[in-house]
Amino acid sequence: MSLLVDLYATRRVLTDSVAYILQPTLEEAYTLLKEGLSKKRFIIAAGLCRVEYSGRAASKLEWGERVLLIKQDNSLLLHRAKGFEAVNWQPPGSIFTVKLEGDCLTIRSYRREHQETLNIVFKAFTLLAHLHLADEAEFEMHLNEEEMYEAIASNPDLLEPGFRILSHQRRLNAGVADFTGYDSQGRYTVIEVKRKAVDTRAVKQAYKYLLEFKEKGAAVRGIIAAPSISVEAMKLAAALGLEFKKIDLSKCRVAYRKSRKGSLLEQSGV
Amino acid sequence: MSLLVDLYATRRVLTDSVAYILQPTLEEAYTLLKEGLSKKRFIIAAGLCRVEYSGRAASKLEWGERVLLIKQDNSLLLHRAKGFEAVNWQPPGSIFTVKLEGDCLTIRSYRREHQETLNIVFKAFTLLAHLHLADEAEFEMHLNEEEMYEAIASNPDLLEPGFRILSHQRRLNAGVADFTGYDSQGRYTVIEVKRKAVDTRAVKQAYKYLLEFKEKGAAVRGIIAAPSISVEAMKLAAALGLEFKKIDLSKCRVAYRKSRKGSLLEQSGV
DNA sequence: CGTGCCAGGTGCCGT
DNA sequence: ACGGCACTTGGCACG
Repeated sequence: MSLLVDLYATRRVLTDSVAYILQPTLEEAYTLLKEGLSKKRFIIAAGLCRVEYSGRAASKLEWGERVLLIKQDNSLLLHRAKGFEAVNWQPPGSIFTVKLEGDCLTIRSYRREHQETLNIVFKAFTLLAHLHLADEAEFEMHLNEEEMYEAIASNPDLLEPGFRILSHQRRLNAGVADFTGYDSQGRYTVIEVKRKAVDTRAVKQAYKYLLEFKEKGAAVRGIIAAPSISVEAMKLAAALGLEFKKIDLSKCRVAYRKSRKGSLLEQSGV
Repeated sequence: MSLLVDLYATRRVLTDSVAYILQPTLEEAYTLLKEGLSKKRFIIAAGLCRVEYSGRAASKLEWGERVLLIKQDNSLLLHRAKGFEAVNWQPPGSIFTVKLEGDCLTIRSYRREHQETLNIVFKAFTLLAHLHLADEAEFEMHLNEEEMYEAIASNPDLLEPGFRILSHQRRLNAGVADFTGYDSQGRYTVIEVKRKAVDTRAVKQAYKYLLEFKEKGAAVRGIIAAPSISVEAMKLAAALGLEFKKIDLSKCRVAYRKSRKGSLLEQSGV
C-alpha cells in the first residue's frame, strides 16, 4: 500500500477536465491550487489545517483535518467531519491568495463586502483535486411560496368560498401584503399566506398589515392562511383579531398544476 | 495520461484512513460507498447525477456533474459548480441505502423527521473517496449575541450611564425580554439587544414586550440597543414610542474580555 | 417533542 | 447600496 502511495505516477492524474494528487507535498499542492484557481475549477481538498476568520464576527479553529471546497464562482466552504453547516466559508466573489511559507501553505480569502478575511493554513494534504463540473440543468423547486401564491391566485376559493382577489403582493408602508380582496359578504380583507406552520412572528407580521389598513379607517378583516398554526400563534392571532384559515397543500398542488396547464395552453395558442 | 487512468493500481489507493478511486466503475463505486458508509467515513464523490427531493417541499434536478459529500454523522450535501449553498441536502441523522441497478447507481437518503427523501442517481463518477477526518479542535466564535449580553451585563453603562439591570432574559408571554432595569432617573425600562442592524421586525418584537408591560399598567421605557438601525425601522420605532440606543461593538468586545478575565480570576480563587 | 429566536445566516427582489 | 422577506432555512435553548 505504502509502495503505491510513494510512486509519483500513482498519486497524480491529469486530464483535460480533472487533475488530482493524493497526499501531495505542499509544493505540489501549491502548484495544483494555483492552477485550479486560475482555471476557475472546482477544487476539492482534504487535509490538516488551522483557520481564522474575521469580519462580521471573528472565529478561530485550531489544527484538525477538514475538507475544503472552492467553487467555480470563488465561493468557499470548509467542512468538518460532522454537521450540516460549513464551519467557515466565504460567499461567491471573494478573492484568493495562496502562499507557501516554510512548512505551511496558506489560503487567504478576502471579501470586500463586509471586509471579511478567511485564513486557512494547511500543514498537510491527504488529497487535492480540481475539476470542471459540466452542469447546465435547471433546478426545479415545487410548491414553494411562489407556487402557493399562483395556486391561490388562480383559485381564490382555496382561501374562502366566494373570495374575490383585488391585489397580490401589494406594497404597504409596513411591508408587502400577500393578498387583498373582498370576501363573499363584500368585506374588505387582507390576507397573509404562509407555506408552513404559522408562528407568533408571522402573526405579528400579518397584524402589522391589518393595522395599517385600520389606521386608514377601513373596516377590514385580517386572515392568515397556512397549513397549520402553533398554539401560541393562535392565541396571539385571536387576541389581535386575526383569523386563521387552514390551507390544504395538496389541494394547492392540484390547483397549481391546473393553472400551469392553463397558462401553457394559452402560451401555445390553444 | 489515459494509460495511467486505465491502470487499476494507479486509480485505487487504500490506507487505514483513506480509500480512493479515480474514475471508478459503478461496481467499484458501489463497493467503496458501502464500505465508507458502514465505516462512517467522510465520503467525497464527483460525478454525473440526477436528483429528486421530496419532503417539506419537492424538487427535481436533471443530469449534470456535481460534488457529493456525506459526513460522518450521515449529513449529506450535494453541491453544484457555483453558489454557496448546496442544491440538495439532508441534515444529520438520515438513513442511506445504495443500489446498483443496470447502468445507474442510486443513493437514497431518508430522514424520518419531516419524512424527507432524497434520491441521487449516478451514471458515472469522476472520483470517489472516503476518509476519516481526525479533528478534535474546538470552534471559537467571538462576539456572538451571547457575548454581547455578557458584555452589557458586566457593564450596563454600555446601554446608558447609570443604568441598573434588574433581569436578563426574562420570560414574558410575548417572548423573552433581553434586559429589564431602571435608568438613571429610576424609570422602569425594557431593553431589546441586537448584535446587528435593527430592522422593522426587531422593532415589532421590542414593541411586543413593551406592550406587555404597558398592559400591566406599568410606566415603562422601551429601548432597542444595537450597532445600527435602518431608516424604516427608526420611523417605526419612533411611531411606537421606542428609543434606539447605539451600541459600540468594539467597546462591547473590550467589556466582554474584561468580564471573562474577571470570571476567570474568580474561578481560580483570586 | 413543539415553539421561539439567532445566524458571519444566504438568496431574491424591490426601491 | 439598503430594505424587507422566504428558506427543505439550520441550530440552540427552553417549557
